[in-house]
Amino acid sequence: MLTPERHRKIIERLGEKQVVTIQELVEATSSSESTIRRDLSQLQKEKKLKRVHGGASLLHQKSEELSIVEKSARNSLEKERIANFAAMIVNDGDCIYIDAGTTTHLMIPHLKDKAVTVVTNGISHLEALTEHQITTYLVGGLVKPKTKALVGSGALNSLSSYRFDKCFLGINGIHLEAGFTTPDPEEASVKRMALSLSQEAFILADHSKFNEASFSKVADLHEAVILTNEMDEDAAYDFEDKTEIRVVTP
Amino acid sequence: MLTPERHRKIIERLGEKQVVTIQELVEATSSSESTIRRDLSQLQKEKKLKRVHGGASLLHQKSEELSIVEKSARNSLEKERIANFAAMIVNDGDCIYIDAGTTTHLMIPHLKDKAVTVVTNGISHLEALTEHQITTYLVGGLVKPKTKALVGSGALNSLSSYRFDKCFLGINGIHLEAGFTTPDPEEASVKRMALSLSQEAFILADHSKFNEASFSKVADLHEAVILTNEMDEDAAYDFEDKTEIRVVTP
DNA sequence: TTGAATTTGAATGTTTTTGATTGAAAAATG
DNA sequence: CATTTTTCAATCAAAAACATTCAAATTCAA
Repeated sequence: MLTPERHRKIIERLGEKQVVTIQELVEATSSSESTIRRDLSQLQKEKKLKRVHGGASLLHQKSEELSIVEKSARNSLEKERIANFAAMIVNDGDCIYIDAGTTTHLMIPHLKDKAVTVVTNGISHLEALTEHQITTYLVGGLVKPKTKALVGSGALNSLSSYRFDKCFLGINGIHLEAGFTTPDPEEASVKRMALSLSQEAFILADHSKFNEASFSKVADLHEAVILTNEMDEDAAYDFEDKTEIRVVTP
Repeated sequence: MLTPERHRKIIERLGEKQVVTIQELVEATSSSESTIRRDLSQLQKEKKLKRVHGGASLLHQKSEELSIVEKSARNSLEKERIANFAAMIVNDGDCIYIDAGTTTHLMIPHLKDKAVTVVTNGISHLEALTEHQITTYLVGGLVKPKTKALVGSGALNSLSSYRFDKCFLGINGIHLEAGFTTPDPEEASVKRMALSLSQEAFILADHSKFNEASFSKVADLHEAVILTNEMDEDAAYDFEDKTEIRVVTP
């Protein structure tokens, strides 16, 4: 019996019974104890199982992983407030663009009862959007595996055939000289395009984003309205005549 | 026995059994051990299988956990066979289109070790694709909540900027006069467009699809190759000169 | 038909896998 | 706690599978 076939049988048995003895496997595969031992060692190295005295057992069942959305939103009531605030700006019948990202994701449940049409480049938003029966268009493009965002020329192309009443963008840095910035140039292009297609543009940003700048510029400060939830006096004064800032009132 | 015929037999056996021994193949093809070894080496280079000591195994040994989608289609071993067969047609470096749908979804794990670029309109495919580190482009368009497929003019537009070596489509009906048909006109348009952008087009269809017709025509029979796993004599005869049919198991 | 190119199968020596054996380590038993 | 039994890792020789080479057979093109 060939090695992969034995390995497959071992894993299979484990799947059914949670634990197997070496003796059992010796019979099932009609090979020697030594061979089975070697198999188990190898499979253990591949993280397919755990060896135990006399046999092998399943690895500790994978702990249910929270979605990125739930994870990051959990410790940030702040973001939830901003998202809710942003959703209130949306009118019945609006066609809006929602950027990929965690903060913008939180807007979705609040759009429930508005007859909006949403365009997005965030794949992670889809489940929530369809669940709330929101008419959704996805832009095309290259899938960025890490952030599940759509980027690249395909996305820009796709976007160019839409026009928005409003767009809602996440951002990494808001800086007096640098403007709105984000680390990935590909994502920046998409944001920039969405912004240029919108009548009104909104940036969702918690206080940590102010006076920060990262690699790629999305737009100048005056091109979008900032939605935030906290703002110290001095900072507000600096930004005052450069851009419009709307602060969530608690 | 000619080389391509041997190769076909080897792939075929693998599709059935996950793993084959060299001895087995020597008998089945009545050629020498050396020849079979050479065949296996070549097929391995083409990423059609993996050599193991004593024989060969499928690239994707399915000891790993099945996703929900894969699970739900599991009772249909038939579909799995067809999907595996389809995946073997894909060469290293190909740019392919994978249609939304459950049968086509099952192809994904088998593409694991080929350097393919995938374009798809199936949102449900994304997780599996990114998990297997496959470069993926999503077409844009309206999200069909039920099937999680992307359709509409956005999808057609998006698609039009790509060209494919091969495309793999699911279908609802294969009929002598009606050709390839599917219930939703929107999805039919997308399939048609993908087909027209491909050098070669493949339809994945189990036997239940033959001699059925539904509402929207995708293409004429001669425009694509049918991959199926079962074919009764009479039916095969009818279709013979209208289209090419490749059957998984004889 | 001839000659070159390819494919094939046998022969070679090498590498990998295998199962038995060993004494050490770990569990089970009294 | 000591003893017995089981399981373990390490070692080794035999067997199986391997890559490589080469000559014969086949295919292809001129």
